[in-house]
Amino acid sequence: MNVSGSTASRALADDPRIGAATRLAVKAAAIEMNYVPNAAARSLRARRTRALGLLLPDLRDPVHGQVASAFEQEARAQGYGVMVVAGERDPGRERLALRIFAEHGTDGVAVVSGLLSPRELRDRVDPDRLVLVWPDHRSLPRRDGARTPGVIQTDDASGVRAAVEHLIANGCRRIAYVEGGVRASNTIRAETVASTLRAHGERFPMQTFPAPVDAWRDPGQLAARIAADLPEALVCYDDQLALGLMDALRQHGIRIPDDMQIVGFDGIPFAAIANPRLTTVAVPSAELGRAAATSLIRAIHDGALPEGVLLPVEVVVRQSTGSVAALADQP
Amino acid sequence: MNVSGSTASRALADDPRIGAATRLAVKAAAIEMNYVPNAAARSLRARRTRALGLLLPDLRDPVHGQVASAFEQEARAQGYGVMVVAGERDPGRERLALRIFAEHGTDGVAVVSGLLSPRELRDRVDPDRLVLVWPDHRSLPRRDGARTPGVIQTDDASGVRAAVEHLIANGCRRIAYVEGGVRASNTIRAETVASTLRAHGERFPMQTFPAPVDAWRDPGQLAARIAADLPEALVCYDDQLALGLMDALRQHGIRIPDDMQIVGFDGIPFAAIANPRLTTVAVPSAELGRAAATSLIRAIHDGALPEGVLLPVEVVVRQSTGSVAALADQP
DNA sequence: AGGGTCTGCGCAATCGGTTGCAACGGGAGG
DNA sequence: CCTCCCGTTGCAACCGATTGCGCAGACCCT
Repeated sequence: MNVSGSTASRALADDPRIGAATRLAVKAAAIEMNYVPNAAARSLRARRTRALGLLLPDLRDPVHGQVASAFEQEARAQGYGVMVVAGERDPGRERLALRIFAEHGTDGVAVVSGLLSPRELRDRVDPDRLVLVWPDHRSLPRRDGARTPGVIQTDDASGVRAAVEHLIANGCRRIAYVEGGVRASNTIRAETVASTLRAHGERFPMQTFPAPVDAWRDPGQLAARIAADLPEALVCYDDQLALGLMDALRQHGIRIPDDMQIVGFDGIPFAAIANPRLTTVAVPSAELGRAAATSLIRAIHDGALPEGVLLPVEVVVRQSTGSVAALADQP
Repeated sequence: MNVSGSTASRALADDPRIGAATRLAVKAAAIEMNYVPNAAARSLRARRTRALGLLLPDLRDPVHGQVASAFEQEARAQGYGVMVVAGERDPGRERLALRIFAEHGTDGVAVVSGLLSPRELRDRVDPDRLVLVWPDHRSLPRRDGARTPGVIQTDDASGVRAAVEHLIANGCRRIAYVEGGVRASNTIRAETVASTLRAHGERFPMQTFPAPVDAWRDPGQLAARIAADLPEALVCYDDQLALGLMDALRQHGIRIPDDMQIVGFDGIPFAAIANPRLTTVAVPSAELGRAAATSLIRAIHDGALPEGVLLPVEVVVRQSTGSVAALADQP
């Protein structure tokens, strides 16, 4: 069976101009000889690669792992491959990542928790094929739940507000916010803690603990400062920090929640099995990744960015903000 | 400045045949016009893409996240992009992943904890451009530390043996192994627990708890069986399972390590800050990813697989296998 | 001044799949 | 019997970067 390249190409693409007999013969031969089309040639002609670029800070981080996992799964389901680059919270590496994507000709790019300004991003990649996932709020034009096209966000403010109000209802007065460090800051969370406390009157002083750069790996120093000050409750930048602090504060003889209540952020799986179990503002991280892939692929097909997405968050109350006695036997 | 395409190409590649003036002019123009070479065209001509395929079970798993992170970092440092696909512990998806890699023309493929047999793998991808990372031992031809070319392993047996001997030294007699489930089994770990106990005589009976498929998400059922039997020590398939069991066993009033000692496997970061802190057989997961990328790239350049790699593991003793009183104030 | 050498650059082919257009063969209608 | 038409298939151009080969011009030597 000898057919020309064009006939083979059309037969494999189910072109109706090709006769059924020829089509079947070509397909059989393709399977027989283990034929795999050359993506480079196809991309060159079609001017698209069916590959997406995913830029995120760190693959080791449970939350970003979730996001990446869901993004890859959704992209794969829609026929796209995913090229992943970790930016490592370094603007230089993020620029390099965008260059890698450009050179590999990805059809679109998703940037998760990026450090580059939207201005710079839009200079380096086609803005109509770029979605921003979980950007720091200060980099966005509008605020307060406004949906910018091509931006996937979570409603952090509502979650933090609810968490703080939960602590107030628990009887806490001196509530402190623990920052995540320079490269992993989120101004909206700190601001929301402050504004919520203000809204409840001057009986609730706000305090902030700035985290040293390596607070995750070694929360000891931070815990010492907190133990010395001894606030009644801690709202932490994220769960990893909260869990690390719980462990470090235990060294100082501080019992949680009896001596101090703690709230985390993200809702990572380990928060649910920590001892005590960690109350947290749970973010739908898988949804975040899925929505990013969906939006990006739609943008590629339509040539324009779809509506922004604002995902709800949920306060999950656990032992770290409740009486241990009351909650001990609760699953 | 008008030059032909060939001159531009050579100028950008620093070809000595191009005059300095022309070279500089071309480079300036390239920057000026924001030129990015088309990867598809380049790949088509060069017959390589400078992209690697990474197939792993799950991006959400902390260990595989570590591996992926290190793999991506090393690959990026050597000028390669990484296309990631999660196989989700499903042979069908693993086959799909290999097809995706083939269609995108990756220069090489790394398979982490894959389910497909080496036979099938070598049928689907060029065996000289394939490295196996952390394969189940039963799928490998030789055993006991033998290094198969293109295979990156860890010395699990030594680590498990040391962990069991540590438990024996702690005075434990009834030591049980908790499996990881069908899709995440590792025969060598169970076998090593058994053989180590046998080596210490009949005073040490071996027991095995098979894990239900969703032991990670809901270890309650498993914990109930363990609580009923009450062995003196548990060697768990991995840290996630161990941490989940610690939490579930607490519900049964079992104190760790006083009533039962626990050892995990992997050395994930949360093992170090759990309460009690988890003793574990720590695996150099970042090394695993780095070695995989290095081996794969060397294979691509040399056209043949480099020596296999056998990485050492380390038993990290923490509170879950020691007296809490003795260790409470130790950082 | 003519032949030879060397430097610097362009022409054209190449990679493999896709696609507009033309061609080819056979059957039906005139 | 000839022509027209339709259903199929092939030809050739194209996508963009790379590269072997050849050519033009400058320069040197005799």
